[in-house]
Amino acid sequence: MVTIRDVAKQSGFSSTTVSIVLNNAPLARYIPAATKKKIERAAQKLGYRPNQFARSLRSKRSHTVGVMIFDMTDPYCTLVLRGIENTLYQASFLPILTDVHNERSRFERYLEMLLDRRIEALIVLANWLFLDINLLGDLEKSSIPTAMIGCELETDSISSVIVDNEIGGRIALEHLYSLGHRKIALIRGPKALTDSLPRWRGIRKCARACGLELDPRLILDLPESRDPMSSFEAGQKLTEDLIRQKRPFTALLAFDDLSAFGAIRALNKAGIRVPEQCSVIGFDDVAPSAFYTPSLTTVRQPMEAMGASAVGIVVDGINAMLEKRDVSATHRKVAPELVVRESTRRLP
Amino acid sequence: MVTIRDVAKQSGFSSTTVSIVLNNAPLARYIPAATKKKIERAAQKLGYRPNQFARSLRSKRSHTVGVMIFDMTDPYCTLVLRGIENTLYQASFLPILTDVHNERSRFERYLEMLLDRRIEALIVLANWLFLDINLLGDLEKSSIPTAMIGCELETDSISSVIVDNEIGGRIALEHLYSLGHRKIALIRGPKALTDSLPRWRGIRKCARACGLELDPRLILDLPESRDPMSSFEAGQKLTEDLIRQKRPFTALLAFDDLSAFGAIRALNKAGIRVPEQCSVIGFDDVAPSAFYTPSLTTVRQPMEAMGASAVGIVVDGINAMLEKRDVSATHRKVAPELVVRESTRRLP
DNA sequence: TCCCGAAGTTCGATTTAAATG
DNA sequence: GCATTTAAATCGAACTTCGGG
Repeated sequence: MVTIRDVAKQSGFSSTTVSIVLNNAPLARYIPAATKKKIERAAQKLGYRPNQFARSLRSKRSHTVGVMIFDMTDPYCTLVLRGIENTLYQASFLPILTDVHNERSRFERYLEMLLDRRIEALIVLANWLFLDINLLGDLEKSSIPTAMIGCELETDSISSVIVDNEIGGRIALEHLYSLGHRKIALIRGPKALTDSLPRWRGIRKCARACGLELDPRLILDLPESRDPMSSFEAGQKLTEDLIRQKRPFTALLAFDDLSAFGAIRALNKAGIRVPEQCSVIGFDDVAPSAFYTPSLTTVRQPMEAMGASAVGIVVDGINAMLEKRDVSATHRKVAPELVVRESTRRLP
Repeated sequence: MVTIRDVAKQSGFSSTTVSIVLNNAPLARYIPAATKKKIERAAQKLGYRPNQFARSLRSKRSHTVGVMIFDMTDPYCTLVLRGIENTLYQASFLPILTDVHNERSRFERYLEMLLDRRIEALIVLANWLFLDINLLGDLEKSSIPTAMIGCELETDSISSVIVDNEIGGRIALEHLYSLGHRKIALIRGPKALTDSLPRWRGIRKCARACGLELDPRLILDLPESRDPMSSFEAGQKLTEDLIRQKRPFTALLAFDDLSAFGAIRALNKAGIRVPEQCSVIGFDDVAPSAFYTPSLTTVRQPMEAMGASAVGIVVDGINAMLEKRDVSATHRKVAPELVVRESTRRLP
C-alpha cells in the first residue's frame, strides 16, 4: 500500500506538506503552485489513497451511518431504504445495513457492533415494531444523532419521522364515503403497532363528521404477529370470515396494502369482484400496489421522502455536534396522499 | 472515551498486558488467572470498548463487506439481501450497502468509497444489469474477494452465483406443456440481460424435446430498459398488442414475475380470466407473487440461499487471503424450482 | 511579519523485543 | 530457561510547533 510518506519521497517534500496540499488544508494557501503540482502528480502517479483507518483514528470520524431495520422482508422498507441511501450518498456518508429480524438480542448485538464502528448517526426503520419500547433506553445512551422512521417516541433525544396516520385514516374513509359507500368493512391494525390507534382515530372522527355509523360487526382486527407478511394471510382470513357471516358491505378499508391484498384474494375466491361489487382501499402504497390486479387504491406514505428526511435530520445533528451546538430532537409528521387506482369505484 | 491505557492504569498493569488478556492472545497462557481477573474487572468497570479505528489500522482488517446493488427497487433484491445480511451476521461481518441506480458514474464512485474503507470483500447484486461489462476491469483490480449474484463473468478472478436459467426455462415450459397447453405465448427478456439468452435456450430445447412448435407470432420481446419495473408495463403492453392480433393462445410464459403481472393485468382488462381462460407462469418468485390475485405460478430462484452462498464464497476468500493461500473464483449455478400456484391450470 | 517547509507529536491498539526474578 | 511483565516500535495520517529565509 502506498502511504503519504511514499508520496513525500517521490515528490521530494515532507509528508506534512503532502498532507496539507492533498487535503487542501488552510495552510495550503501559502504553498506555491509548483509545489502543489509536483505533489499532486506524485500522488497521482503512485495511485495514493489515504488510509481511512488512520484518518478516522485522528479525526474520530467514520463518515458512516448505521441503518437498523426491524424486518427487511416488509415491502414497505424498500423505498424508504432507497431514500436513505440516496440522501446519504449526496452527503458522502455510507450506510451500514442491519436487519434486526424483530429480535431483541439481535437488536442489541447489532447496536453494539454499530457503536463500536463509531457510526456518526443511527437511523431506525421501525416498520413493524414488536419490541418493548425498552430498547429506547439502549438507544438514548448512544449519544449520537438518532432518527426513527415509523414510530414516534416521547423522548426528546430521538428524532422521528412518521406519517400522519390520523389524516391517513380520514382520507381513506372519506374516499370511500365520497364514492357513496355506507356499509364499510374495516380491518384495524394490531394494537402493538403505534400506527394502529391514530389511524383508527382518524377513521372514527371522519365517520362522525360524515354522520356515518360504523357497524361493529364489520370491524375486524389484525392479530398481533411479529411477521409483517402475516397481515396478508390475516387479511384474507378475516375477510373470509366476514363473507361467511353474510353481513353485507360494499367497501373494505384495510389497515395496510398487504391486508388489502389478502382481502381482495378472499373476495375474489368468494366470487365477489373488485371493484365492481366491492371497493377495497389499502394504506402505504408499497410497490406491488401499482401492479396488482386490480391496481390498488391506497393512502400513500411518501416513503422515499421519509427516508430522505430522516437522513436530513441526522446529518444536521452530526453537523451540530461538530460545531458543538446542541440541537434537540426533531419530530416530523408528513402528510399522506390518496392514490386512486382501480380497486375502488363509485357505488351505482 | 475510555482507552486501553485507562484500563491499564485502573488495573495496575501495563497496556501490553491488558491487550494480551482482553484479546486472549497466545501470550495470555503465561498470565496468571488473578491478573486476568483484575484486568477484566477493570475493563468491565470502566466500560472499555476497543477503538476499532486503531485496531483496524494495525490489523488492516475492517470486518466489513461491501454490497453493491444495481437497482434496489427491484423486488428481486429483497430476499437476496436478507440472505446476505443474515449470513454476514453469523460471520460477524457488517455490510455497507450501496445502490448504483444503474449508473456507471455512481458505480465508480461507490467502488472507490468502498475500497477506501478497506472492505474485505465485495458482493455485487447484478440483478438488472445494463452497464457495459467494462466495469469488470474496475472490479478485477480491486484484488479483494468478489462475488457477483445474477451474472456470470468469464474471468477467473470474480466468483459468481447464478440460477440455472436453462433449466428454469425448461421447467416453465414443461409445466405448461404438461398441463396440455400447446399454443403458448412467450415473453423473452431484454438481450442486454445475461439471463435472457439461456432462459430462452432452455425453452427452445424443451419445445424441441416435446415436439412442440413455437409460433413466432406468439413470441414477444421485452424492450431494453434500465428500469426493472419497466418489465411490468412492457409485459402489459406486449400482451395487449398480442390480444389485439387475435392470435389464439391458452398460456403465457413470461420472462419474469413482473412481466407476468403485466400480462395478467392485460388479460384481465381484455376480459380473459386467469387461469380459467389463460394460464400464466412467471420467473423468480418475488414476494408479491405469493399474494397476487391469482397467486402466481412461477419458477423460483432460491434468492436467500443465493445471497448466503455469495457470502460463503467471499468469506472463504477472506480466510484464504489471511492464510496466504490463494483460491480461484468459484462459479455456482443453483437449481431453480417450480412453484405451482393458482395462475396456471390444466387445459380442459 | 510573511512565506515555506520539516520535525515531531498524537490518535489507540497490537506486537516485538527485552527485562525482571 | 521459564514465567511474568513491560517499554518501545508500529500502523498512516493530521496537526502543532518551530526554524530559516
